[in-house]
Parts: sequence; structure tokens; C-alpha cells
Amino acid sequence: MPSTSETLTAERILEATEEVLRRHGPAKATVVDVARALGVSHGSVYRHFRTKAALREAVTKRWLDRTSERLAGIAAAGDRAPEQRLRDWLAALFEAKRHKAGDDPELFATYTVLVDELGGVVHDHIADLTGQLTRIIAAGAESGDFAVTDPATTARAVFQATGRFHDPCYAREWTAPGIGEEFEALVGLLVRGLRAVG
Amino acid sequence: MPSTSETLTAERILEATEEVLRRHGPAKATVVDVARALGVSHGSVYRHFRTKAALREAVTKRWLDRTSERLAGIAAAGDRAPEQRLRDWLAALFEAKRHKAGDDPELFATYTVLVDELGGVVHDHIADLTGQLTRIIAAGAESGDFAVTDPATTARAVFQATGRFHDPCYAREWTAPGIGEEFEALVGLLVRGLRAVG
DNA sequence: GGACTGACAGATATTGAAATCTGTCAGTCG
DNA sequence: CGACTGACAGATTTCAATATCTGTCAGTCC
Repeated sequence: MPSTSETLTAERILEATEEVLRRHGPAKATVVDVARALGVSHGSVYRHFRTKAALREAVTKRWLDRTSERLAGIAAAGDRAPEQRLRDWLAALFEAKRHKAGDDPELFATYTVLVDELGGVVHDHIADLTGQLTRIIAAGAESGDFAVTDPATTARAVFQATGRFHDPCYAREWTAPGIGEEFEALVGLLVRGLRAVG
Repeated sequence: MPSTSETLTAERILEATEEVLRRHGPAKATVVDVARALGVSHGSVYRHFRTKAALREAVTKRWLDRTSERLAGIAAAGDRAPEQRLRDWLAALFEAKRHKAGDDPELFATYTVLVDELGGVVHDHIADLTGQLTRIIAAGAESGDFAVTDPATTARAVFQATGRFHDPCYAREWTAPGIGEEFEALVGLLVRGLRAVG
């Protein structure tokens, strides 16, 4: 049976929504478009999502979570020294964002618009990422590699310090030549600030 | 004699332009408005600025330069240790931006719009600021306080790392409670990364 | 003679009427 | 009964006509 005749689920609606967003952009993507893409009436979409804003929020959360999940694997990798895990994690974050932005710039721009009209979702996403970072830094503090008194505060500082390499407002600079060197210089400086002297 | 009957100069036009921008905002401020505020025809304004874009650029540069000049004094203060000078300079940059944004939010929003439609002006402004920072860090490297091989690269890294506390795209977060502690945590981390061990 | 004006052409912005969209809900269909 | 439809009211967006603005330049006025 073709997928268009399967039961209407939240997941299928989210897939169709992402497709409509890709095609039409954030300003012109309507609930009616999503319903049309699924071959149902728009009333049916409202059975699964109370408002258009809730639908946009869900599809955006889904997109952000795809990044969080990939990074969670690195954060949890207990077989690497904390410093290397931190470097890997930051590099993976930068790489994930840069890849998303470079691969499909229009979809990235679309989600960038959605992200900053949806304060709550971003807040949760950032809390998730800084939580991962906190665990890496706490592990380093415990092993004696890092001289850190408050891992959570330090994690937020590291996250904010590297904003240029993951915050969408800097996306246009991610293709500039020399960006890799700038990233290395900053990570090197931060790691030296974290290291226990001795 | 009232100022409206003095000779028409570039400086008087810039003052009137800032006033018109403050009143009307960036989208609705026209060259005709500026001319009307000065009691002249708009043709006279074009005698001093070739295009509307050139006028906007000049008034924006003037605004940015007011910040640069204040910071230049701190960067040049040879009576303070490099580490303290760096802390003072970063704190002054944050304070200057936060003050501008908090004092007259509409004018700040106006200039924020102008700034990111005028790539060249911002680039020069950033080059100016990182130049000041480079001189502070180079002084620290020379005195043995900082362990740094390339002051210019390190200065850019420090500037970028503190973006959250001076880049207009984060302006709405500058009034959040706890922002001061976050700033201190980040500066502390960066300074530890710069310091020569020993 | 040089600073300034004001009318002009083409480009851009505003406006309001018509079209579309959001969110609801009584009713259909299996 | 419960998933789905489609017509509806009010809100929002589009579109085309209308008005304003940008940039020029021949001409005015000390």
C-alpha cells in the first residue's frame, strides 16, 4: 500500500511539513499545503496539532534533536580522555552545523527563522547541549585533568565562547577560508584555560 | 544665529540624519526627511553624500567610532598590567554595548539594522577593535604575563569568544539576570588560557 | 561662480480591496 | 463511536494602483 493511504500519524504530518517547508519556505508554508501534500483536509492536521505554531514547534524540535542525538554519543564515550572528548564534541558540533548549513542552505535558513520565533524550543535544545558539555567537563574535573569548580557554569561559558561556530547567526561565516584555524585557536585557548596546572 | 541658518556641512547633515533615524527608524527614514529637518532641499544633501547608502554608511561609522575611541584609551593605558588591561577593556566593551542597547533600544535596533546591511563598515570596526586587543595581548606576551605565540590570532579568538557580550545579535540577552556572572566566568576562563604557566 | 533649488524619470513603498489562511465545529462515513 | 470532512468567521496575506522616494541636472540666486 502506498504511504499516502496509511493511517495519518503525527510523524507522517511532520515529514510532510518538512517537505512543504523545504519547497515553500517558512513564510509561505501553510497548514493547507501540508494537508494537500498528505491528501487529507486541513481539519485532520488540526486533530494532531492544536495550532500551526505547535506544528512548527514540533518539526523544529525534531530537527534540533537529530543533532543532539549524534553529539550525545560523543559526550558519553568513556573510552577517551576528557580533553579529547571535549575537542571531539566541539568539533562535531561545528561540523554538524556547518554541514546542515552548507548542504541545504534554504532548509537551514528556513529552520533558522523557525528557531528564533520559537524561544522555548531553542532554550531546551541549548539546555540539552550544555548538559552534555557539563558531563564532559565534570568528568575532566573528577579525573584531575581540568581545574574547574563549577562544571555547569564552565560548560555554559565554553558553549557561549564557541557560539561563532554553532550559532546560526554566524552561519554565513562558516564557509570563509581560515575558519578551521580560527576554530582551532579558540578551542586551544579554552582547553588551556580548563587544564589543571602542573 | 540659529543653527538652522549656519552653513550646511557634512557634520550637520549627519546630526540631522541621526535624529531622523531616531524618530522614524531605519525603514522609514528618507533623504527628504533629513533635508526637511535641515530646512534645505534634498538636492543639497546629495551635494555632500553621493547616495543614500553613503549617508547611512557615514552616520553608522560615526556611531561605531564613538565606541572605538573610548576603548582605545583603555587599550593604551600603559600603567596597568596586561591582564588587568585586558579585563578592563573587555568589561568596557560589554558595558558600552549594553549601555547603548539599554539606554535607547530603538536607536540601537536602528543601528543594528544599518550595521548588517553595511558589510564594509563593520569589518573595519571589528578590525579596529581586534587591533586594540592585539596590542594588549602583545604587551602581555612581551612582559611574560601571557604565553602566546601569535597575538593577532589570539586576539581574534578572544574577540570571537566574547561575542555574546558585544555582538548585537545577542542584545536581548544583555538584560538577563546572571549575565554579569556569565561574563566573569568566560573572561576568567580566557585569562587562564592566556596566562603563562609558572 | 558656486551653493542651492525644484521638476523630472525610474525605482520603491504604501494602501485597501480581494484572496487566502487559521482554527472551529456540526455533520458524514465506515 | 471515532477519524475525517468541508463550510464558516475572523485574521492575515497578496496584488495592483497610487503615492512617495532616489538621484540627476538645468536653472536660480546671492
